Amino acid sequence: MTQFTKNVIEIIKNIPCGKVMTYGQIAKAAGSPGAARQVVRILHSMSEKYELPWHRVINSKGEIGFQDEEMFHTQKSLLISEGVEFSSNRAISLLIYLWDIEYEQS
DNA sequence: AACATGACTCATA
DNA sequence: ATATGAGCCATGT
Repeated sequence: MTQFTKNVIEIIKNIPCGKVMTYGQIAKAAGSPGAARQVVRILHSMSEKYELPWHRVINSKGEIGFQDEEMFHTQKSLLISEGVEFSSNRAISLLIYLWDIEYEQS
């Protein structure tokens, strides 16, 4: 397990309930700016094994990245149940993903 | 045109 | 089978 992967997993695990983070923010916070694709890959392949709150990770536009409708609905339901508001069908309210500001200071 | 972002996809270890 | 790094490519700024 590389340090980057550990960081990514750690970061995702620490996203508080009701907040979300983007791929790019996670990659940057994990020490590899621009490695958003690796974050995607980690999420895609290891979220179950490491019990990651995958639903709290979104793309840089503040939207759910899934193309698959069923997964999309699953994620949306999970977020709503955590109190995350949506400003449109796919997009998450900007109020919620301010979390990176707190994170970058620590 | 140049750059950023990808729930990709493949080849390796 | 699992984890990692990297490349291709579409889309949007």
